Amino acid sequence: MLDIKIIREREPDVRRALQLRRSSADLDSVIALDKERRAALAEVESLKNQRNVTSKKVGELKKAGQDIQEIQKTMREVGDRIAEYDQKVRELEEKLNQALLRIPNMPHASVHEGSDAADNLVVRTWGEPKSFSFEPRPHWELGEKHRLFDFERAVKMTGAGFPLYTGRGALLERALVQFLLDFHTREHGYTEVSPPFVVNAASMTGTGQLPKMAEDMYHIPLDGLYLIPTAEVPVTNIYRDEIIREPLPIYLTAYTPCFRREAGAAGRDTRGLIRVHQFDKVEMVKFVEPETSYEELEKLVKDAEEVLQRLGLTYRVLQLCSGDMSFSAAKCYDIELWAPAHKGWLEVSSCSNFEDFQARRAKIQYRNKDGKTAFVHTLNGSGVALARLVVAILENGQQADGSIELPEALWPYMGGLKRIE
RNA sequence: GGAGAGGUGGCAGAGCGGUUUAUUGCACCGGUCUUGAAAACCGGAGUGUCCUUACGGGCACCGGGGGUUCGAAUCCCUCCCUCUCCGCCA
Repeated sequence: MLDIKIIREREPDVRRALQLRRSSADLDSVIALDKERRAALAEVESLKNQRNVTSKKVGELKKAGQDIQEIQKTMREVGDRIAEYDQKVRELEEKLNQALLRIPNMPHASVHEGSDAADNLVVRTWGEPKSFSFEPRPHWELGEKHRLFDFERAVKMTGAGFPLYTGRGALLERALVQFLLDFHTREHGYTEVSPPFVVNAASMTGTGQLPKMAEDMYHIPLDGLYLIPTAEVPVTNIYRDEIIREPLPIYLTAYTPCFRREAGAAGRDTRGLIRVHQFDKVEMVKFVEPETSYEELEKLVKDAEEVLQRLGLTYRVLQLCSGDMSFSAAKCYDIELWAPAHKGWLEVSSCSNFEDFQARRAKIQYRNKDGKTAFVHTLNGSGVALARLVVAILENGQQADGSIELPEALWPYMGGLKRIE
């Protein structure tokens, strides 16, 4: 969330940021509630001061054997007024907090203005869309031919959008996870973690999924838990409510499945693996000092890109415009893979700098050079998302005879298998 | 799931209704001493929030929430978590 002080002191900047984001968030309420809250707070605190001072005196008078009945009576009334005002402050605080949690982050100065995905900029492209001497077949046909997954039976056991990988398909999935984790830990200096796949509401609020995205998540009301939509949630929350002791930056990487209800996307890309309710992902998360966070963002994108280079896949990097960025991000790049049969680009990574937006929500601090506590900057990026990565590998690797050539980097992870035929 | 014990500042560990602005030790920072360091001694130090141009001051914080009281770390209720034992189990 934004610092209420920034909203107080730089209201025009915040309004401009909301406008850039095409956000209709209610800033007026925030400002009004803040004013009311401070007025009530001043009132109740002066009453409490009176109580503290008097109570101390009561102790002394009592010890001296003096009559304190009259004072007690007065102070009982003061106590009632305190209770009244305390209640009022609590209510205002709660309302303010709820309103504040719905104000999105401010875009960084380097983010260009735009309304939606159509305004995103292609920053660079690596490789070229592959040309085929035959009509490339879509990944679901290739998968069916080689029995890499079984969507029909998955529907029977769970429902649409929950893939069942079989045989070499399952092996490919596992190989990719291991390849990605090895790559980031060995070559990019990340430390591997393996977190819980369900988290509580406080964690979801800390990273910004709640309250806004509640309908997009799988919820277990009996235990008050949520299935994670990304490893970003548990991994970022590792340091929630802490002053980090170890030196920054901290680089973490994690494999987790990701669960998404895709509530607003019913009917889109329903075929195959392109939009599913459960997919695997290897995520990268960074905790850094504020001064370095934009350098770190560039490095993060490169880390994700290198994976795709090693796999020999064609991709492009987009810089998102102000209106297309996620709620918590100050700046964001997407990476998209070319899928020949899909005849389009598939998003497999999103790399964001949240600055102190998540850290403030989740209270993740460190000690700066002056020894003062300050909020860290958090970043994360997919490194990368599977399912769509599998789509690209299958569609790009297919040969005229229907076999599929696998990227060389995967051979050791596939038990030496170089080609699916 | 059953029974018991316990959650206090970076750590250890007192306090169980009113000079507690939370005792003390370790760790930390500054100073004295020393060629330098250690030891010793002296001093300092938490987090958040509100008021103030500033100096400074107020309020809150002893797992979370609520209650009793003029006054709660301390008493009561409730929830969460940790540990020990028993049961069940991959």
